This record gives sequence, structure tokens and C-alpha cells, in this order.
Amino acid sequence: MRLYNTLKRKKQEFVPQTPGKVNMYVCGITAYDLCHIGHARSSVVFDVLFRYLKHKGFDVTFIRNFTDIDDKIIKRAGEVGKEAAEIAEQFIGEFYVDMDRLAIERPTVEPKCTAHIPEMLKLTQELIDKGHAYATPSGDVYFKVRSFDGYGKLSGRNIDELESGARIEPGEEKQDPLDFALWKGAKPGEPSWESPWGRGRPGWHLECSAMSEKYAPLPLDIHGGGQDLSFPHHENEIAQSEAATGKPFANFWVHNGFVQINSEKMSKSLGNFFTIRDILAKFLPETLRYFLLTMHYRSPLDFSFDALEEAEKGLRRIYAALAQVETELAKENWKKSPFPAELDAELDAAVASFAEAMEDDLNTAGALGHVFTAVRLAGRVCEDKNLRKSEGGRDFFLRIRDAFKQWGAILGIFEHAPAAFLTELRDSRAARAGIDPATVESLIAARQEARKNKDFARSDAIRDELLALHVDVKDTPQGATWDVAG
RNA sequence: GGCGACAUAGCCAAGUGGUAAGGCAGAGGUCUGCAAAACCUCCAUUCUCCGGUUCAAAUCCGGAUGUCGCCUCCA
Repeated sequence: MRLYNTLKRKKQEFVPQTPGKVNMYVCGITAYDLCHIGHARSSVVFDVLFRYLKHKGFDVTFIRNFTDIDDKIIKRAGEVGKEAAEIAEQFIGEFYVDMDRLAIERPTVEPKCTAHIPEMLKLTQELIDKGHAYATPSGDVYFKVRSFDGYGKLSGRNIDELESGARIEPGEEKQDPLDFALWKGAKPGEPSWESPWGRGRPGWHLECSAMSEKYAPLPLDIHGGGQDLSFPHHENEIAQSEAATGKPFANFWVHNGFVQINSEKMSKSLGNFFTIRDILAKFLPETLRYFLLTMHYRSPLDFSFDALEEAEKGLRRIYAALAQVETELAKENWKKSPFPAELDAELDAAVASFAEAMEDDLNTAGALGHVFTAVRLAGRVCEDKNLRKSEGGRDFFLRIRDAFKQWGAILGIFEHAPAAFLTELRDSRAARAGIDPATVESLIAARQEARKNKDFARSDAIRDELLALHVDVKDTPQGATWDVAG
């Protein structure tokens, strides 16, 4: 497959170091608050990459860390009067709740920063020994950026231009404004660990270098994260790891684009900030996941509830087709009658196109376009009395079901029982619209009674009444069903 | 100021040299007691603008305009 490599600024054929095996490291969360939609996007993107690589038959080691000691965690702990470790544990728990709802598979390894202090001390010592880092009198250790030639190669920055913007904060003992902390000397009341330079705690960038090296042989095949992490975080990881080991750190750098609100970055200060919980209070998790996949992973993605609602309609149409296929497959007495070969050919083409889209830099948006080809094909066969009752039709339905099973496993959607999902989706929509299902059911019962008596005036009057509640009634041979209108 | 990304129909969006996927919305039709859903048909001679390269460009190059991101913690 082809993947866009930030390091080379172009798509490249992805080839792992060891045939058949892939090592992938993705920067995880800092556990100090609930996750927002941006975390959801990043998680979904790399979950799909993980699933797709496995689908292709690779033995994937997926490492995703937890930053469980950090300024923000300490700050939060201070605010609520808890220990930093308690805060980290709490929000790691909340993280899993969100991830599970979004059907994010667990990575192979999920190392925590605080469980790898010895590895970080070792790496820091190596960097000091090789002249790439220095300790200060107050017990900080800094990485000497100018000692590493490749600095800036990932983010395309020039070290002298960076220099002009950088400055030394009061209290810092850096030799150069560009230098960054590997180890921070302990401050009173903060969590700290013993080190050769006195008690302290690791700097943020250090953990990813130390833990990736521990769980995968360098170079990593893939290193991923949000676009904003490329500088300085990923740049610093490269500097640390390559300066210490002399080996390249990662072959492919994959960065997902940002979630925006009204074309602007979301941030707490702008007040345009949504947590995953905020969304899932109104929409099903699969709707959010589907929505996130309707755009290419590197593009900025504009979030709005209107856009989510639009995505929801698309997802509903897909599931409606799957439900119809299930209904037909539950029937028996298949007839021997001719089945048009061009329908099979179109389905073949859709399956092939889906695969091509995924091969081309994980183009889930393009791939979903081909999913709708299968949806239309299913509808066409269901429409035709002869086709849907034929043996060829049955085989076609089975093929469609298989295709969706495979696509669903890759994308992490389409995996619910269709009829049950549609009911759940309808109830979710009804709840948003403030529709009381019991009221609807009783009106429908009254309407059925009227229809039974051929009292169509009354039947239509009730339909109008339901429509005023934003409810559409659908009469089927099995009785009346309903959905939220629009 | 430096670095970078993006600009495709009413809206969202895929598409990196060969003559514009898909979704949502909309119009007409089939079906239906009426509807809804589904299906069929239609809906960008054109890809922000101006130049250039080429037999051929939304796709490559140069310029303009606009939007956004990074350069400080951030997915």
C-alpha cells in the first residue's frame, strides 16, 4: 500500500523492515481530562490503519502510550486535591470507556510513562555520555539540539530560524534556547523519582523514545500522531533516539489532520470544544465513527452537528440495505432463473475499488463511495421480484453480506445486526427530536385500526398528526413501522 | 516574520497528466388506498483567478487572491 510519509512529504510504497511484520508507534493521550473529538479522530484513523495492516496479513505490533505524568496532570491534581497518579488513572479509565464505545481495538502494547523511568534514565545517560545532553546544577537535564545534525528534518524547519523565535524562560539553565528538557529536577510537592542528577521527573518527549525502543526494534516502520505533534514533539523524539542509537528512528511518519469547528481549530478558549461524551449524548458511536471516515485522514475535518446528521442519514441508508438483504436471505424456495452477470461484475468492481482506495494512503472517503455502489446493487436486486427470489439473487445477497463483513472489519463499522441497529438509530433520532415513542406507537395503533376499517380519512388524519410530530409512518406487509422524518 | 496545508456542484466530499466517484439536499417517474422507504432518470462542458509546460491538466510549473494550521501545552 501507499502511505503519505511526512518525513519525505510524499506518498511512498509502504514496506516494513521485516517482511510480514509491522511495528507501529502512535502517541497516546496525556491523561488529565476527557477526550475530545480530535482524540476520537486520531484514534479512529490509527485504529483503521491497525485493522487494515492486519487485514493485509501483517503481524502488527501496535504501541500506544499513556502519558501519566506531566505538568497538566499535576496542575489538574492540584486543582481537585488529588494525587497526580489518581488523576492519570481516572482519565485512563474514562479514555477506555470512550474508545470502547467507538470500537477502537486495543493496541498490542500500552505502556505508561511512569512504568518506564529506568529506561528513560538509561537513555538520558546515554545522551549525556555521547555529548548530546547535559545536566544543570539544579538537576535538570537538557538535550543539546545543536549537537544533532538532522534537527528539523521532519517539520522542515531551519535551526537558525527556530533560534530566533526561541528564548530561555526565567529559571531555566539552558545553554541554548533551542534545548529541551529530558529530565526535570523535582519541585516541592510534585511527584519525583530518583536519578543520577537528583530527584525529578521525565520530560514529555523522552517517554516516546524510550518506550518505542523498548517494545520495537528501531527503526519503527510507522510512527503516528496528530499533525500538531510533528513539531516539536516528534522532532525531539527523532533527535533523542537517533542521537542515542545512531539508527534512524522511524521510516514512515503518519500524521492525521485536525478537527475544526467552523473552519477553526477547536480549543477550550474559543468555546468551540466538544468531548466525545458531548457527541455520544446525542448520536450513536458508529455515526461518529462513520462521519470521521467520510473524510481523508490528512484533511482538516470541519465538525458540526448538521454534518453529523447528514452522515447519519448515509449510514442509515447503508444499514437499511443490509437489513433488506437479511430479510431476503431469511426466505426460502429459491427459484432457478437467470441472473444478470453485469450485476456480479459491478459488485466485483466495487470490491476491487474499495481495496484500491484503501491501498492508496488509506482513502476511507473514497472507499465509502464504493460501499454505496454495493448499497445500490442490493436495492436493485431487492426491487426485482424475479431476481430477489432466484438462486442467483440469493448468492448475490450472500456476496454482498460477505463484502460488508470484510469492509466492516477494516473500518470498524457495519458490524451490528442491521434491524437492531436501525431501531437503535431511530430511537436516538427520536430522542434528539424530543419524540415520545409511546405516543407514536399509540397513534400508529389507532391508525392501523382505522385502516383495517378502510376509514382512510381518519387514517390520513392520524398520518398528518404524526407528521406534525416529525414522524414518518411506513406501511409494510408486516405492519407499520416509523422513523423520524427528514 | 518563518515553515506548511488547502481552495472541486446548494452543502459535504473523492479524485496527482487522459477528459469530473460518492453522500446529503432538490426535480421528475415507478411502487403505494395515501404516504414513507427503495428503485429508475436528472442535477459541475467544469474544478478560486491569471499565465505557462503538454497532443492532453482539477491534476505539473510560476504568479495572484482567499482560508486554515504549526512556529508555546495540544490529537
